[in-house]
Amino acid sequence: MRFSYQREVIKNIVCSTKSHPNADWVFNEAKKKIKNISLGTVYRNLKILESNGTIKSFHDSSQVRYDGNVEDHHHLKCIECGILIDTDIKSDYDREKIIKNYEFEPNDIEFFIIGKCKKHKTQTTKKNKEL
Amino acid sequence: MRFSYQREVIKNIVCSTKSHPNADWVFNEAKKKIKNISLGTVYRNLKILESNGTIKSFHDSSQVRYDGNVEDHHHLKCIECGILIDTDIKSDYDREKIIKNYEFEPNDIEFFIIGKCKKHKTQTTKKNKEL
DNA sequence: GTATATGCAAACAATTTGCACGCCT
DNA sequence: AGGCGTGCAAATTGTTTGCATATAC
Repeated sequence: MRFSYQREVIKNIVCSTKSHPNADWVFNEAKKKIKNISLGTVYRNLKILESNGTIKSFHDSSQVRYDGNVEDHHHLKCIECGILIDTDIKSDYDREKIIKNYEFEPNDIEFFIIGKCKKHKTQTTKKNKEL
Repeated sequence: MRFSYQREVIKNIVCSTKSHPNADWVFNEAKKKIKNISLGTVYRNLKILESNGTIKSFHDSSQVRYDGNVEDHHHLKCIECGILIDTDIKSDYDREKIIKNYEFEPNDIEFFIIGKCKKHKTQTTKKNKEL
């Protein structure tokens, strides 16, 4: 694989944010460093970096989102604002049961906890308690 | 909500398959019953049925897939063929920790076990053992 | 020098939407 | 009768790709 400054910039952008950006956001950030970078280049390099194992991706609300954190971790997703929050929560499942009952070879898991974030959760303030 | 034959047909299609179909598949099935049904109608009704709670949806490889099984259940996803298999596997996570550490109000979870299905998993036949 | 990576724009795929008409209630 | 639901087609959005040029090695 040949060196490319564009790819280097894209990698640094994805790996230095926890915002789980989509290609367009990465493109806009990249333009700040490389004025004439093209969206196609961003898409191409995100794919390369993913197949590299440098970054990860997942589908969310009709877009692909990228994650520079390739450590095993899961996400909280707010149904109100869509924010994705990294967690160190571990999830347990019965691996042996899957192998045995479904003849399936598990490699990885994708785990999202859907709900409401700090800002959007139902408040349990005095005000509500009074209701 | 007014009755609509189209919606009825669409609901029955989604609720009587375990294939986790996308809109286009549903559209093609629906055409067998209603020759001139339109794709827009299918999309509109899938959304309505989802907001109803009649069906569920999730994003998978740049498409929305629908699931007539609204019971709490999780999926195995084969990286080779993309098949999605329903399971009754329960996953455990520390709900209290999420509420406390992240001030998050969890409602639902989305859980996919990624790996290789029966057909595509690494074989452990005599042949391989001999290698 | 050669082949890979890029910029650009056109092509694609999935989904949404505006509008006039039809059908439930 | 009134308004929600439909069919149709055009519009949008996210992503991919072909091609000529630029650049890493």
